[in-house]
Amino acid sequence: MSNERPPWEKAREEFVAQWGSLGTQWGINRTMAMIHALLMTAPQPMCTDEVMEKLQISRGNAHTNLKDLVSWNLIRIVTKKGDRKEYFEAEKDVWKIFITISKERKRREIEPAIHLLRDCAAQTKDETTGPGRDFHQQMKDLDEFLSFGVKVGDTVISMKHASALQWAMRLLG
Amino acid sequence: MSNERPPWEKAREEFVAQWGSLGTQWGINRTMAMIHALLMTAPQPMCTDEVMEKLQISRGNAHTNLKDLVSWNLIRIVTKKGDRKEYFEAEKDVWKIFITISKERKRREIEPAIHLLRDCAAQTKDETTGPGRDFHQQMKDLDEFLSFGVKVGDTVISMKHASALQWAMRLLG
DNA sequence: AATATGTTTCAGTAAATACTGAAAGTTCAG
DNA sequence: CTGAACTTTCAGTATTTACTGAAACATATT
Repeated sequence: MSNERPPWEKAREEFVAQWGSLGTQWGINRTMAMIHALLMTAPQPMCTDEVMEKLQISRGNAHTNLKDLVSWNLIRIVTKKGDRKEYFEAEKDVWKIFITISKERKRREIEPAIHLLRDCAAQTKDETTGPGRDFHQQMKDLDEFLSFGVKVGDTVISMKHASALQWAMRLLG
Repeated sequence: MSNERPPWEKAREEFVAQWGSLGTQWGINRTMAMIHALLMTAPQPMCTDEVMEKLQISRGNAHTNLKDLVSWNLIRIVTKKGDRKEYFEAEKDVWKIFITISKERKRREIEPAIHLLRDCAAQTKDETTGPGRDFHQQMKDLDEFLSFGVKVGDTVISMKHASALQWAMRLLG
């Protein structure tokens, strides 16, 4: 059989492994990052068994992380006619990936923080002097900054890639 | 003694505790996030023993995380004349905090990723057909996107707060 | 209904990360 | 040089997080 492994797969393996390490620095778990890297560079959608095989991980681990990636909207389930298996396919368009991650991070990380800041600001709104007032002000400043950032972010992610690019170019220009 | 605990400290404690939890979601460790929250809301610089006392943590733990925060440039060491102890003070200006975090994240997270992408692209530059070519293109797309993002980011963080605000306002229209 | 083909769950275990506390190191004052 | 005041390190331990593999569950096929 003529199954010499194509040379680009060496680079792909490095990419998958290293992307996994980078992921941990970020706070994403290594396996999840590796699966994402694997699917982003997959010519075809892959099923659970293929992922297990490629990354040498257990079924449970593969399953959990695939489902987590689906919940992050970074990959989607596709089916083939006449085949009961689920196949997984990653979004490959960088702009779409960026928008997806931005939305999820906003929802999971920024919005809870804003809630906390507003709560703490509300609890101290009557402090009018000294450290109490400073604390209140600090909470308001942080809230305002994050909220403004969310607004800007929302505007950017509602733009088409081309418009965003044009806008950014003007800034650099 | 008239040492009733001021009411704003209740809110502060909630802030510190919750900021710690939010930190873990992010990938920062809980103690580090808590110390940062504590110092951001401290009326005065605090020494190691005060941090240990407030958060009920060991000396080693306090020490390690304080030094990590210093290495992130999120807090700085200050000394009082006639006192050999080191005191720690957090940057409180939100814009400066934002710039500091952006720079560190760029250095620790984005730049290594760009390196990896360039390496993988270089390894496959001769692939001109099929999946090998697609892989090469994917690496280039990701590199280009991140590099462009870094450029935009660099421009923004080199701006004064007021200019950045003005620029963002124009975007929001 | 029985079997085949998948997916999901989860108790147990492994691995990674964070924390403690005490000892060693450093610097300064007398 | 000696002791006091403070900082740093690190071996041992605790906690958290991730992973395995097998059993339970679900659904389609005969």
